[in-house]
Amino acid sequence: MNTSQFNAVRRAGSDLATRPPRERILIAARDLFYRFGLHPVGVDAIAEAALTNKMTLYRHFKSKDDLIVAYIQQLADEGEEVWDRIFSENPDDPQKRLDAWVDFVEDVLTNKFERGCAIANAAVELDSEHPARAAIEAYKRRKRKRLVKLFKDARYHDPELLADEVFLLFEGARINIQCGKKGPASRVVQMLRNLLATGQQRHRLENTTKSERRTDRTS
Amino acid sequence: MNTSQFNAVRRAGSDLATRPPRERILIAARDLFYRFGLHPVGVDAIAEAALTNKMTLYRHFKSKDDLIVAYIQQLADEGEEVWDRIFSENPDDPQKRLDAWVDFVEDVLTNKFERGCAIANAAVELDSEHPARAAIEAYKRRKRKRLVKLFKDARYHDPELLADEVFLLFEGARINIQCGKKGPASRVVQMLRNLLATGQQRHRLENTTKSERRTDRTS
DNA sequence: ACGCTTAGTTACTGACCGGTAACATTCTCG
DNA sequence: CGAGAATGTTACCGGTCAGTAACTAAGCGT
Repeated sequence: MNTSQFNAVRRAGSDLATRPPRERILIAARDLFYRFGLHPVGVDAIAEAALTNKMTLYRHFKSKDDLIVAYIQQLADEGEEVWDRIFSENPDDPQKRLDAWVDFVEDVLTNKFERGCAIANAAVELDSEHPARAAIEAYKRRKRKRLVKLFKDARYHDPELLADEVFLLFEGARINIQCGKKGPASRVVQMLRNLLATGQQRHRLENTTKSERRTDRTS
Repeated sequence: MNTSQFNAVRRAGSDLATRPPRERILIAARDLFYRFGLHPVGVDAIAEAALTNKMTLYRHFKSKDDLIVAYIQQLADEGEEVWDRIFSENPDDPQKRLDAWVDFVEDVLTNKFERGCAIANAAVELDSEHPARAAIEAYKRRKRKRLVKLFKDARYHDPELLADEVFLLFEGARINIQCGKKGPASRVVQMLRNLLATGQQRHRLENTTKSERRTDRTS
């Protein structure tokens, strides 16, 4: 991990210098941890990218692991903000909320810096004893609940299953986008809309008479 | 990375000692890299788990990165073997091949040591310049081709899209299984069968009269 | 028994990294 | 201004790790 490549930190509007140190450190950590991973990035590198030094870093975080926990928490909070925005910008219209979420997914997946879900990536690097693990699992559970609510509100059939399906598709796409941009991940949005349409249709069937229902199951 | 925890290496039948060193090293690397990640595992630890020493390791691999490439290649080869087995054990029956693949997925996801796709995990830890990157992308492409062929042979509608969908679901499930076993990943097999049935049905719709259409799948 | 190849042993280097100590500087606010 | 807190600077410790050197021991075909 040489330090010169960190000069190109994507600063939050380049007003980095005016913010308090703890905030600068979290911004730098967010960028470096995501781009290079947890282990390869040293505290010195983060401090430097945060326009400060290691001592100050250790005054705000008692250890690197502690900083990692804060990093995860920061990501989780940002995730929640996205959800809040989706809900608040589309009050009383579940279907529009769903569309907004799919648009968000599209944004994420077409971002050329995308390197997978930062939280999932962190989970790969952290063993099961790490203190950040709790935050990770809590985040995943919250996200799942949000999705389920989305589908339940939109009156889809089996919202839990659909939510999981959509969630896994999204995560699968994110993790795979770094293994060749032209791969399977490139058409996820299309898949999502397919899935949503199918679920919708299934829901509609629910409300019709039984005679119209059939179960065909290959295998 | 302390060394005592490595004594429990899952040996390949415990005949580890009788195999040539290079093979032992790859077996050990496979186990340790997968369980703890690429960065936290040192060459000494691998050598020890392989019942040999660092010098011998460096006679067979010119660097740790070189060993990592071999590790990835080994994983890719094993993946190909699985596909070969699926194809050879179900000659001339595309549908049974698909079922066999879903069974395989189920096996993977219910394995209690599952910690995500080893290759995807490695991709998370390796930057885009790493020599192993080429092997990773090649592997993903081959795997995608295999899946597409599976669906094409089984005469599904839009095999490419379906293959990608199924692939992403699987990968998403693997990456998420380590963030809480009870999460979304637990019902992937069910999702896959859903998806397969839906696709099958869509295909049939293509070739039949409208009156034969059905669209119901209770879960 | 011979020599050649391969494997094991010990010990080392140089770099990096997490974390701390001690001290100097700047900021903030009464 | 002046005092206390927050921040910056330098230097260091101890540990780990990738990689190498030099030498010894073991296998193996002739």
